[in-house]
Amino acid sequence: MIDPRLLREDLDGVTAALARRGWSASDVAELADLEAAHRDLVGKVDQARARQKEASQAIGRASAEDRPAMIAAASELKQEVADLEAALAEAESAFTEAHVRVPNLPDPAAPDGNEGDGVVLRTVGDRPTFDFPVRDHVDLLEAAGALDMEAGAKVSGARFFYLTGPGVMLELALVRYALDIAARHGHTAVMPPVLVRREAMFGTGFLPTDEQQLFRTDERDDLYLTGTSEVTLAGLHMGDIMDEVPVRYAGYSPCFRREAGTYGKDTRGMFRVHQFDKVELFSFVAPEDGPSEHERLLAIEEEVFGGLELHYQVVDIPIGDLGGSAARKFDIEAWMPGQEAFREVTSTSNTTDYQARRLNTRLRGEHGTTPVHTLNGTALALPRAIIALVETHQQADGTVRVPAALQPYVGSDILLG
RNA sequence: GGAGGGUUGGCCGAGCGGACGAAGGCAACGGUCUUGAAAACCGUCGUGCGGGUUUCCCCGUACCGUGGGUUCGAAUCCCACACCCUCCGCCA
Repeated sequence: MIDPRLLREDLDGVTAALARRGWSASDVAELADLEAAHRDLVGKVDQARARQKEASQAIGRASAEDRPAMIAAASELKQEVADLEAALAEAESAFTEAHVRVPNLPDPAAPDGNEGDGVVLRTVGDRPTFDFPVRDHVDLLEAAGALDMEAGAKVSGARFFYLTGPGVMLELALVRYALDIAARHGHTAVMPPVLVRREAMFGTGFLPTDEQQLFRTDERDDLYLTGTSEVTLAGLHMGDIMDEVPVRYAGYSPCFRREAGTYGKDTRGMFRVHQFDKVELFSFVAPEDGPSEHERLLAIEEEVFGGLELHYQVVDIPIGDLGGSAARKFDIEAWMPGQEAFREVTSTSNTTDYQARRLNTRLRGEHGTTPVHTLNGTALALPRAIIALVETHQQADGTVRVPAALQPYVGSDILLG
C-alpha cells in the first residue's frame, strides 16, 4: 500500500507518479476523496466515544440512587456512537478496498514504457559460437537421462517435468553454489513453507490482484501455494517492529505458478513451467538504504551468473512491466543458444515501503517507527539457469563443460557425459 | 480424529464488569554513587490513527490472539474462529 498521508499532503505528486502507471487523475482524485471521507469520520467517532466514555465513567463514581437516571441518559450516547461507527466502517472499507489495489509509486529513475521497452544497462561476456549443430536443453538433457518432459505431462499435465539422474545432481550442485554465494554476502539460508495463508499473499501484494496466477487448496484448508519464497521470507517479519536492519535471507523452495494466460507461449521444455525450484534473495533495510541494497542484490545475481560463465545483459525494466509492489526492477537476461535469444533468468525489485505497510513490518527509530523497505531478487531460478548453462557450454559430443566456479559442486569438469 | 489446558506490553507474569494502557519482575535506556566496573538507589520505558503546538511535547481515541455479541461501561461475561501446549489414536 502507498502511504495514505501522501494523498492529502502531495496529491499532485501521487497523481503524476501513478500517471506513469496509466492511472487517470480522476481515479486518484476519487481515492483521495475516499481517504478524506474516512478521516473525517474517524474524528467524529473519536469525539462521540469521548462523550460516551466520560458519561459511563461518571456512572461508576455515582451513588446507587443517582445511577438509573444517568444510565438512561448514557443509553442515548450509546446509540449515537453505534450510528457513527457503522458509517465509519462503511467509509473505511470503501477506502481500503480502493487503497489495496493501488500499485506502488514508481521510482523516478525507472524508464517509461511497456514490456519490450526495457533499457539494456550492460551486456556481459561474449555470445557463444558453435562449429556443430546447436542442440537445445530438451535434446541435451533428455539424451543424457537428466530430464523427462513426457513423464511430467503424463503424470501432472502440461508444463510439468521430471528431473532425473544427472539432472538432479546438477540442480543440487547449483543450489548449493548459489546458497554459498548468498551466505558470503550475509544472506541466511532458509527453507520455508510453500503453503501459506491469505494474509501472507496479501501482505506481499499478490492478493487481491494476482488471484488468477495462484494455485490454491480447496476450502477444507484454504491455503495458497507460493509462486516465490519472497512471500514466506517477507512474511517472516509480518507484524514485527524490527530493531536492527539490514536483515537478509536466501530462501530455497519450490515455486508454483498457474501461468494463466500464457497458452501457447514458451511451450517447449522447462522454460515456463508450473513448478520449479528457486533460490531467492530477500532484504529488509532502512528506507535510505533501499537503492544501494538494490544494487547489492543485482551484484550478487551477476556474481552467480558470471561464475557460470554465461553471456547476459542487465535490463532496467520499464514501468508498464513492473509488478504492483515494485518501484523499480532489474532483470538479468541470459543468452540461450537453443532459442538464439536473451531470456529472463533473474529479477530484482525494490518494493520500498509497499509490502512493509501491508505486512505491518516497521523499523524502530529515534522518532518512532517507520515502515521498513523490502527488496527481493532471484539468486537462481533452477530451470532457466540450467537451460542457459547446458545450452551455452554444450560440446559436439553432447556433453557439457562445467565452469570452474561450479566444478567443486559438481565434482567434475564435464556433465552429461 | 478424540480429551483437556492456554493466548495480557521486548520477555516473564498479576488482573475483582467501573478510577486498567493494564500490578510486579526481568531486560533496555538516562542519572546518582564509584578511580573504573559491578551492586544499590532514582527516573524513563508499547503501538496505530486524528488533532494541537510544531519536533520538547500536549490532547482525544483505539488496541490485552482474531472477529462478533451482551452492557451506560468489557482484558474481565457470551459465541465463533485461529494459533500454542499436554495426553490418547493414526502416521513419514
